[in-house]
Amino acid sequence: MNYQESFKKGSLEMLILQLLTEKDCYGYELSQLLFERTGGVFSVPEGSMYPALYKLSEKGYITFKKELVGKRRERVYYHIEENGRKYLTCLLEAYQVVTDSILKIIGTN
Amino acid sequence: MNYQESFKKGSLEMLILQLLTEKDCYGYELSQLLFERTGGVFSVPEGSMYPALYKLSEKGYITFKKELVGKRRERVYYHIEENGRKYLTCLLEAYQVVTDSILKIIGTN
DNA sequence: AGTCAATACCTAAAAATTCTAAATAATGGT
DNA sequence: ACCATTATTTAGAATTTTTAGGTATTGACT
Repeated sequence: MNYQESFKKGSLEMLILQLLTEKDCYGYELSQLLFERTGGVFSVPEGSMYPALYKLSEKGYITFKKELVGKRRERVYYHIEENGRKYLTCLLEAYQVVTDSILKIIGTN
Repeated sequence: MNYQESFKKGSLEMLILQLLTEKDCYGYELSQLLFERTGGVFSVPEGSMYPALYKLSEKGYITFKKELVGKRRERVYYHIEENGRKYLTCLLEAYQVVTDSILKIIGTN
């Protein structure tokens, strides 16, 4: 099993929102970006990515518009809303608090 | 809701094992230690702590011995085994890898 | 024109972790 | 005697993520 998996839990929303502050992206693209930028550490399967996007969408943090690629194929581009930016700020702060707390236990090494 | 909660997921085992490298502890004590050292950020309820300890125990990473407090009351002291120390080392390394990866996405700020 | 890897999305069900909420009971201070 | 705190246990719910399958299109190569 992979020891890293457990530590990734709970961070997907934050990572998605952060990437969307750079530019509008579609789901497949977000998975690729995460994979590339983390050197393969985060390889988020579609079964994780899409439901996460639907959830952010339902909460109103992101919106989407569909665009055609070629003649029939659709891409769903997601866009972060002001709402989502505020939420992201909260998440980033919370992430700092938690990782700082963990460091207090495990030390710096 | 609490934005911090999601980021704590997956770190409990590591934190428990790290505390047990300092000294043998019982469950209730571990919850208190976590609460105190993190300034209340980690307030792990018993329903989380005890099952986590049982799981580490089943895997052989920790062992326990029961001690009497007063005449009838039992405390279950947990002790980290060599096994568990190796596992902890893996967890600490994996934690570093994941948090480094997250930093690559969200930046240092 | 045909093949096929890569692209792109969707979803149900399972797995895993943690929390909620309850129960039980002993200790120790007032 | 009372009662807050200590201490453990466990069932069931909630949440997140993965597994594992599906559908279908595009574009490069032959």
